[in-house]
Amino acid sequence: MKKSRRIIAEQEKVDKRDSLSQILNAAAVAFMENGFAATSIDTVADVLGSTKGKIYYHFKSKTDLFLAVHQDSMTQYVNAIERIALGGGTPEERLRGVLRALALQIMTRFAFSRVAVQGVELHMSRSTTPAQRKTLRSVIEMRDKGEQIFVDIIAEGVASGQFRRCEPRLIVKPMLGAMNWMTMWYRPRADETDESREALAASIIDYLIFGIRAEP
Amino acid sequence: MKKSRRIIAEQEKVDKRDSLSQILNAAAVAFMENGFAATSIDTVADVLGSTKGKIYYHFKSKTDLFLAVHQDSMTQYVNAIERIALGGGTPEERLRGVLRALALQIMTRFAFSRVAVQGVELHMSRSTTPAQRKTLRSVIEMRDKGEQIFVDIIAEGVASGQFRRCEPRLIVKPMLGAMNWMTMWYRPRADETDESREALAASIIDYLIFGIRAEP
DNA sequence: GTCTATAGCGGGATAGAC
DNA sequence: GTCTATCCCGCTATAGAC
Repeated sequence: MKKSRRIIAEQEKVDKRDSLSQILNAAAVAFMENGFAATSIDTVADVLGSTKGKIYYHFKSKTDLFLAVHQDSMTQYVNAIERIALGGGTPEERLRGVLRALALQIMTRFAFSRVAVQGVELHMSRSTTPAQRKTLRSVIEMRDKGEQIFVDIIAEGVASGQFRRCEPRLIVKPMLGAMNWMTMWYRPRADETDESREALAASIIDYLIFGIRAEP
Repeated sequence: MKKSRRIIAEQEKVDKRDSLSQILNAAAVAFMENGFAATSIDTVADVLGSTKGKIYYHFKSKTDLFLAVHQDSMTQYVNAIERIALGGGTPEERLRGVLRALALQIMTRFAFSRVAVQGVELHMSRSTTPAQRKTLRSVIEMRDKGEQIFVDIIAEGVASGQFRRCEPRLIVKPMLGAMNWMTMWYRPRADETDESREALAASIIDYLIFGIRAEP
């Protein structure tokens, strides 16, 4: 296996006895590299260290496998930021908290995060079964729920005067975009530490809170 | 042709006598919708209103076609921001100018912009000819050149004290990410005007300059 | 449960007509 | 220059062995 692929695959501490988790993880790594359409089930099997027979025993189709990865990614993400949003603190403290959770999610679950970003792009309108469409709808609902968490915190901060007057929905797009764009340029490295990840997250979050202008 | 596709295709005022531009435009629209791997040459031909014979007469392969669209997109973008960066004004004025040019580029050349974003993702390491690799290198160089323009303006503003003390390279990633992420949620609409586009660009740029915190 | 073998087809690319 | 017809490879998905 390629070195970069190994680093990313090893981010997930997968229970070696759980076939399903192993497959999801291998699929995330494979889809991450070349996208849904350009990734063959044989490639996923290669990453997994088996043949595609194993995959088709657990998943009905390539689309189902992709959606399962996508759903797993979104579930963990929304759970993480929801917990923080419901915790205490000022709007700014909570906004920093959810942004930090998103940044760390992207860095420490990189393959899954990239699949989630791809999934937003894919319509998959054609050739989807009703069951697949149902899964896709639930994933989109989770994404919207996650975005709403950010909107609510910002609206609260505007109401309290801590944030400047603005339309929260218009702020959320560039704010989350700046974070999600990490999936384009960031790549996990073997020599990373919790501290280096926190530092990177903090520098981005500071920018997203303060902007670039010097205090007058 | 689908309505949304028609709106986007008509953004480009293509010279009806120029086969090459017509093909590039049709390819951009097709690739925009489903990505490189999932788009067949027959689909591009459909958008073009011809058969794939015409396309293969002008382009050696699907990869060459994609790279031509990508190159066209990046060339226009870099030319646009370079002109503005070399003009006069304070660092903040010029930063606003290049951000505005990027935002308008994404909105008014939407299909090409989405291809450019995809292209960054595609490694295309396998099955590329030396000529293709050369094109890909030149496109990547253009992208880096564009990013450097932003870095330089920010560094200048930091030096002059107009911008807060920061590492320009770390600011540029989220700043451009916020803009490029528009390709994920923005969609051209038939009822748009120059004014509505300027307003949207301005709201994003204000956020990227000021951040979200109220003045203390 | 996982493997091997293969059916079936979509789509890239080409040859040759016009 | 553009179209039609076709070759052929690669990949999804399945059948059947173990």
